[in-house]
Amino acid sequence: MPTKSEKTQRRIIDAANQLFYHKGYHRTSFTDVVEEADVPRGNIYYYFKTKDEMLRAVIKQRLETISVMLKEWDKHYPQPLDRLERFVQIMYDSTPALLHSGCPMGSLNVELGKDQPELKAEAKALFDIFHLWLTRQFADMGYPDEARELSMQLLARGQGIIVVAQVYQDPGFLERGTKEINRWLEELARYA
Amino acid sequence: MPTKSEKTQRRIIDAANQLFYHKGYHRTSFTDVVEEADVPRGNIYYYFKTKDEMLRAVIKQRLETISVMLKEWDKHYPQPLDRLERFVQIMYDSTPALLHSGCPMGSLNVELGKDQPELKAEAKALFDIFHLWLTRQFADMGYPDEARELSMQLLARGQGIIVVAQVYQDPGFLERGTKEINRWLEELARYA
DNA sequence: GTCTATAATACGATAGAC
DNA sequence: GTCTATCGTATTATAGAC
Repeated sequence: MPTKSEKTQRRIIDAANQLFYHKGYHRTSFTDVVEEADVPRGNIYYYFKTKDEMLRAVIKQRLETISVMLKEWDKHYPQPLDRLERFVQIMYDSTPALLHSGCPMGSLNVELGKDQPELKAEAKALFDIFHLWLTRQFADMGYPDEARELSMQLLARGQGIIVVAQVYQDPGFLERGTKEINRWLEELARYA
Repeated sequence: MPTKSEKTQRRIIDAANQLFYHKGYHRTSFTDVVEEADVPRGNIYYYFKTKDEMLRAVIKQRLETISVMLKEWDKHYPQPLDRLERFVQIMYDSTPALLHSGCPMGSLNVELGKDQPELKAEAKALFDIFHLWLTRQFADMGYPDEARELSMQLLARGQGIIVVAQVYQDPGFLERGTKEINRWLEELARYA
């Protein structure tokens, strides 16, 4: 059973996670977080000494969530193609959030990539966990040598579609984009 | 001949333009701008009442620069395919900057798209000017009906490649990506 | 028009009572 | 472990001298 302290910490991380996604890391203040998490003002420093540390905790939590999700997919879908299409599916399922706030891992990396190498290196782990998993799927599909490149291409396609769909507030472009990706994946699977 | 005031204003816009690109809009302070532009502290308020106003001036200047560039391309390249490939070429030519700070228009839209609809609408104009021009090229190439969609696909491809290349600090991915786009464009031109 | 001094606020962070 | 009070700094922005 979680202690009160653990529950409070969890509430802070959840609040920060949402705010970092919907407002961006830099535009989110400690005040925003404590208000959202309903924690007394200076109390937050008991849990996180700095804002950077809070970001690390948020990224760690996201990584754990993603890790669990990928293991679920591995269990439910035996075929690489089905797994890859399941990955594409979350893009389509997340349409409203993506149109509002962009890709959680993409926008964070774009924000921190500008001039904060240390924090960017942390955020990169969000790409790494998908990249590693996608690479394995392409390898299992019959492309062991091209797997890493194909994984990066899939990530790039997703990122690009999300950015343009957000700029033009166009859910249709996101839908057509994901369908086009699926056609590409099916073709790859067929000629493997 | 430009007055001293006009030259100062230009210097402020240039400095803000660079800083917004390399640090991001929110992480750039007025102090950063006045130091970079070598303008006395509070003096900046004579030129720009608010930071938003400064951003609008930066975007306006970028739009004018892009407009001139596109007209140059129209003059130098009579064929739509050559024009489209020239567009792709600036991506490749900008490799070092893109790896450091991402796409100037993409990252700005991602940053402002989170929760600032008014400013995001301003930044969207940077996409619009390219989108309009690209659409015309695809139409002239022989795809009047699909032109808008093809333009968005080209923009999305570029954005995705830049994001992933920046995350992985991989100039090779950017190079291979632009070559792949050119193959796609040449195929489109061939079967038009 | 140009610049200095400074206000007013919000920020991340600390000290210390309970 | 929890919370209040507050610090020092950096922020956007203003007032007013030159």
